[in-house]
Amino acid sequence: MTGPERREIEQKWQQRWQDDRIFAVDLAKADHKFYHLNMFPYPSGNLHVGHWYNFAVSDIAARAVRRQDKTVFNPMGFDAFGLPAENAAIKHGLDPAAWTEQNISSMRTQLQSTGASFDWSKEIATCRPDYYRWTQWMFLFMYQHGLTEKREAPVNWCPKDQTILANEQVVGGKCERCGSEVILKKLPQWVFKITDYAERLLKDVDALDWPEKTKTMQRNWIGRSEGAYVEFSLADTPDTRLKVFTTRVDTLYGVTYLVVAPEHSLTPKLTAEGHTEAVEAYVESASHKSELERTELQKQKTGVFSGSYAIHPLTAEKLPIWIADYVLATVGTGAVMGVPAHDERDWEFAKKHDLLIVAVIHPATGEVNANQVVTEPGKLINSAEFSGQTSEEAKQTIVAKLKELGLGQPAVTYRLRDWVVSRQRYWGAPIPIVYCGTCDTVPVPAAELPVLLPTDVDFKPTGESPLARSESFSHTTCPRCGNAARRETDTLDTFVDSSWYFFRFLSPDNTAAFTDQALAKKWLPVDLYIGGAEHSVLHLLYARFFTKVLYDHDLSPVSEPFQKLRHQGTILGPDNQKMSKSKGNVVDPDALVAEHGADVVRSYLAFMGPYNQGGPWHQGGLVGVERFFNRVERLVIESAAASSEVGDSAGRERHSVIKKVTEEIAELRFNTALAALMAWANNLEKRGASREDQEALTSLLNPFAPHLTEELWQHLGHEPYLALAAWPEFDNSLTVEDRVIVVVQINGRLRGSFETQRQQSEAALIRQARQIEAIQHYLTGEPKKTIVVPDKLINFVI
RNA sequence: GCCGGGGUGGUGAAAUUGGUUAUACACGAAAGACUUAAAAUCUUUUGGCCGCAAGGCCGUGCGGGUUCGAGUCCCGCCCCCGGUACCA
Repeated sequence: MTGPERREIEQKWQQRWQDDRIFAVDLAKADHKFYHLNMFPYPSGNLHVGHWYNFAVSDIAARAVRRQDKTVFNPMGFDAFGLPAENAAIKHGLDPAAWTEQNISSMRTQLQSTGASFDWSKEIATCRPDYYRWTQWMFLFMYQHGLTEKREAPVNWCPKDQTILANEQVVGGKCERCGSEVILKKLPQWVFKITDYAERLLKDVDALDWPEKTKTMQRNWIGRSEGAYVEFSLADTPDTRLKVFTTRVDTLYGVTYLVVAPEHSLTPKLTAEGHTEAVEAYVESASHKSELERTELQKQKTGVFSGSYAIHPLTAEKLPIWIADYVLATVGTGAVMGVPAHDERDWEFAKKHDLLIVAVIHPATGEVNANQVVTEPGKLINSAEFSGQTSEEAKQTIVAKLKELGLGQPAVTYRLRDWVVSRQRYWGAPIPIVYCGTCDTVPVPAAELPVLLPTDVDFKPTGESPLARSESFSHTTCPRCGNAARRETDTLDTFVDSSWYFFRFLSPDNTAAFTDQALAKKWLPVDLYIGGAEHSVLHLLYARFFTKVLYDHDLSPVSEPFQKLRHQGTILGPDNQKMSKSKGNVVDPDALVAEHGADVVRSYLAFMGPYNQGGPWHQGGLVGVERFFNRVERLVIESAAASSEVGDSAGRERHSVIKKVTEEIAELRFNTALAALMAWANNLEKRGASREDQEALTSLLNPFAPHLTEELWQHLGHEPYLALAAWPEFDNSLTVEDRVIVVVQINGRLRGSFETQRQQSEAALIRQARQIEAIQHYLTGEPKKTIVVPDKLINFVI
């Protein structure tokens, strides 16, 4: 078949699948559910090869499972809020809604052209009012349960996008979207208190069937650390206490100074007379530095003395308090105790600023050395009654003592920070809050949702939300007292939209609730979730958080949304770079499909290499797949089937191929599954295919080449659809050859081999091996040792 | 720096728990068949070196080691990719 011929039959079958709605699932009736989900795409308007890799290749797994006595729900939708639409609006004066819907409709067509077996009857798009109504409802739900609040917070500010980014959205100190250097700024923002769930988000990672790598990343991101809070009274105002967090309370006697972050709320109070100017200048300069600059680049530890002192809780010594930006306000308590002898950062800081260094730990290995920082634990010295204890013991005993004095307690902190969800952007779900002069902050009643996005909006980014400039939107009445009031004009981070969409797919038209509870109970969790590794932290963590919150209030049947997760790799341009328009290395799948057909393109992508690996696009091997399909066609159509099995081993080969392909697809190892089919087809071509062979070959190839195989299936005299026909079965006892080749080694070197019946005794195998002439030549006496691997090899050591 | 993952032919890549002769399956290349010709298809060859051949030697980033046996395990090193960032 030529490419255009393929296109013709592909369009025919796609039309039939669509007309007969064969992939639409009646969720209420279905048995043996299998929720197959791809991370839904942003509707950029153009499908590139990477999309094909995600959606068309993972469809192979969905199609195989569907035929294995499962009802597969494989929905598709669009993560449709976000910056590109707004940028298009700013640049070209387009309406973001219309622009997005147009992209959706062209992407839908393109996605259908892949032959992927999506259930389009459940399509969602997060930018539609019937969806974001429930995103807003989620916000209110969080509000109701005390999991959201407006908080003045130092936030990452992207000067180019004029918006705030969550800490997690800052990549290497730069804006994840545009790459601009991010600066710190203090603004009132709505946050979700994801840190309330830190412990559970951490603990529940263990039981997930996810790549170990991804689980490790989640754990590291949450970053639990165990230690203690220690409180230091100020020398001048003993009522005021400075609280620090430390994981090394065993080094408490080595504290020679304290450091607070420049943004710490006590900084002004701590600044003593005569130091104001220096401190203010320092705080000012620190605000211009990004977190990255402060924490990473800086080898030189800058800082300024505040002029005030704190009292050591156990020795009552006076400790100077410094302001330094290597301490971050958002981490721990925003203040640390300086133990230069036993912490590298403190050591550097103390050396630079001539602060006292007191060693209090004798390292387990080596000697106390005044010129060296010792970070490993050991035995305490110079620590009053605690001297002689190990670090481990002292961590307990010192905290106990502090607790007794009311100056400390054990504590656990997390690296995870609360999730700032406010965005000063137009194209997102408006935050459903009203500010009233009398009633203060009032949530919009759920019945009044959605709070619709206005259309009379000036999009230009000024740092203020575009919605603030819409009179019709910002002016409203208070839902509580009816007086004139003002709406919140920020919109929600798009990660909020995608944190609950897998619930919505189950009942996208539901107007009574965000999802149908009976269906949720039946269909969740997602059985297989497939998406890029770049979402290892953010999206997956947020979705888990949402699911847990809903679970806690009986609105989710599960506390984890994604039972099994797998990543697909990234397809790079031929130049081994990420595909992008500016680099001109984007591979256009439409042209490939026009020339070779969808079956060839999706199968070639599957054949390229391990699915989780991705790699640069090379077109070279594409023709190999095309040739293979032509060979299959010949095997099924042109050559008459051998009337019966050609022999016992032919049947065995078929059974073992069925087994292999079935197992490989289940593990998403599409490349080796296809290789097994190719190798088998090569053999069939030589020996002739039986009717059973032809059917099995067609059937097994179906997930890869769904169109071609429907055609062949029909040719074999079956009714459509192969897409719904039972998956071929195999008899495990027939998947192994009854004869094996056993190799014979002398000292690990291959010297001969013989074919024999499998599963023989060691003695029988050795006897046969010794009959080989070449072996007799080497093996004159008794071997020193004989190793026998049943059915495989014999090694005589002489 | 740290944490993950990886380094196998000209190319994409195979190889249960260490167990055959590493390199399956493809691509590319070379030669041949068919053809007026081309395309398509088919056949053969294709890790390197030496050799007319038989055959031999070397070979999974580099150097050691364990083992009867190592692509697979251990130690040290080099390089590439992803994540992360002074976390107290």
